[in-house]
Amino acid sequence: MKAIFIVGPTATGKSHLALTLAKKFNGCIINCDSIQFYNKLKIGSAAPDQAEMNQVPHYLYSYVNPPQEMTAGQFLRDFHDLIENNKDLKSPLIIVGGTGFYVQALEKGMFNVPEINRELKIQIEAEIKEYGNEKAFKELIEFDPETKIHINDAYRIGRALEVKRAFNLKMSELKMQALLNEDTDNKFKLPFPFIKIGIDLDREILKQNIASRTKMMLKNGLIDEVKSLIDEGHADWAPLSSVGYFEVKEFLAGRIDKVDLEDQINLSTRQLTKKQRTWFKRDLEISWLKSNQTEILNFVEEFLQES
RNA sequence: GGGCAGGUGCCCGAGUGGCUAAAGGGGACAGACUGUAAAUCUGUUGGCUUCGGUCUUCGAAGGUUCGAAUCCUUCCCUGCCCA
Repeated sequence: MKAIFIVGPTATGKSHLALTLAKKFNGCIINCDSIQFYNKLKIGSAAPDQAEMNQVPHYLYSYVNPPQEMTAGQFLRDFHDLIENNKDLKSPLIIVGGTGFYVQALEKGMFNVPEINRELKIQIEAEIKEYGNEKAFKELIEFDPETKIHINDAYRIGRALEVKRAFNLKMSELKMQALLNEDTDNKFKLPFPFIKIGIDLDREILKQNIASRTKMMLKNGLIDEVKSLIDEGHADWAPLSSVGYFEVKEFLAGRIDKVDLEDQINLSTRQLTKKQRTWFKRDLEISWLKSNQTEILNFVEEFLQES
């Protein structure tokens, strides 16, 4: 078994490339996009359509339903379950997605943190909300003076406090343990050879792609997709605060004018691609290839021929 | 032609004599990131600098003042109202 990661900013044609490669090399496609997991978020996440899914086996797409929320850890478990138990999986696995954190999880594994009970999470969240970051941060910094978490980063402070209160462990300790004792998390690392291909476009072209993609999403019923989720009572579902969905929610709540909706989505999408670049830029093992078909095909072919 | 409001850095916008290279927001750029990650958070954002400074900047030109984005004069432009 071999794997090919296809990563990079959104709207660069990664999914299309994945399809081409999977057909050409008789492989299958695995999702590594944090929104395309969700069953009811197809339009706004630009998930592959049925026609595309029929051409090549696609895994880990559209399988999570509200109010269930995905986590990197759960995704990693789902992925391992898939590669260990699904005998139909065909090599190469083409792993596509723009979510750097999830790509990292599949590739390098995650140090294991046992499940933290819901009450504690809710309680900490409420405490931070009520007493502010400072109090929570104080608790954190006294426990873990080395922490690099910023006082304003309420989400990370909360998570670190969960781990502290539940297990009396520091995030930095866990990280260090994982680094020193490779065995503990080795089992989650991707257990076969792989390459990472990065796809990016000139910013001006990408801007145009984003614009036409947004237009298409709106035309295809993005607003209705959101509306029906809200009608079903999922307005607070976390993934609805992602790019596109958030703006539509704002529009439905009357906080964005219809005329501004499209521009807002375009803007947020561009800002997303910026962050995706920042993430992937630091991974020096990614081979950045222009969407030049032959170049990519040769590169992949060479990799697949290595024993 | 008359009245009123206004012209501020990439944009919006605060400032109405010194503490102002000028609040705040947006955008842009750069960055962090192990269970929300399309989330969350951080830094920078006039030029030069030996980092102590220094030069240019708030529609334009003049003027008052030790000192002006802030006061005065004229001019140009924008919006609304009256002719």
